[in-house]
Amino acid sequence: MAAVKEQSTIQANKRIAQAECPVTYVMEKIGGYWKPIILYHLAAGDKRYSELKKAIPAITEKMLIQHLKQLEQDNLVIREARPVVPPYVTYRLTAAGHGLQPVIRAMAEWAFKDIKGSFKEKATRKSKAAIAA
Amino acid sequence: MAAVKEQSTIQANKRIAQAECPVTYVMEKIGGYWKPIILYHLAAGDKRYSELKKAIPAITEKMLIQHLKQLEQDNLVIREARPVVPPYVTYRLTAAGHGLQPVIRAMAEWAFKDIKGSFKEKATRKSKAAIAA
DNA sequence: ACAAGTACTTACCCCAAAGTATGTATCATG
DNA sequence: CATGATACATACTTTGGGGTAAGTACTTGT
Repeated sequence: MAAVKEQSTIQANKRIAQAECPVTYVMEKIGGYWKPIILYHLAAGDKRYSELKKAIPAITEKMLIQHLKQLEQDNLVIREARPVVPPYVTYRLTAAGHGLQPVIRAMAEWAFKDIKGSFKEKATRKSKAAIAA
Repeated sequence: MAAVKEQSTIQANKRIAQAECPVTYVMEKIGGYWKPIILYHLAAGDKRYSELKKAIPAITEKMLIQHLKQLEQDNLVIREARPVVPPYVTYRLTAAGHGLQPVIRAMAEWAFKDIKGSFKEKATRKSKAAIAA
């Protein structure tokens, strides 16, 4: 503790959290809003920049390219540009990117269970459940 | 596409992402810096507020309580307060909270592999496995 | 009477992520 | 020669998560 407050405590805390918490480490890499979505679409197969844009209409170009760059830096996707007349750029997952699939799947399973309410009133055996809405 | 810009596009995008992406759904619940860490500590057993504080020295009280409240609202932890002289409040995981452990574990495994560099140039060499949810 | 401990609450600030908008390079086509 | 398509880049603004600091309510110990 003490947290001397030199500057940018938030960044310092990030390092700490990342160092001691593998979950935070993962979050740093796929924690953006769009990252998992991009990953999801790329998991289904290689895609061009414009294909991703079409697949995720709500994302802005800035966000798309920004996250793609980050994913590339984090070694999760590979960018392949062909020096042709109209640019032709393809993105695909790396081994690390594919390695995230069990994580994604575990998340998805939990999410579906939680949405279905499979966890509600099960196993807690003695829950007053004071949900204040 | 048009994105009429009525108000707070970021929140609107969140809903969209959450609705179509289970991963984002999970992120919304355990995506804070401290959430996974708190969850991790609670996974090891029930803890009092002060015990959590001691277990995670770098966290501020505001963040701790704030995240605990959110986790409670999201039905991941249960708060039990005993109306005794010095307050005695215990936090423990719900069934849903415990249900996250496979997710956490999958993340941790990936993180360790990634940190070790197991994905670098190794390639899973035979990963078709395109899960389409 | 006052400090100390527990479990919070609240007001205020800062920064980085997310969003908006516009510009760039290249060539093909009308 | 202006428009459209592709794949970006970049300046600027907003928003909300996270951080700092201080206060509250209650009681026990000295």
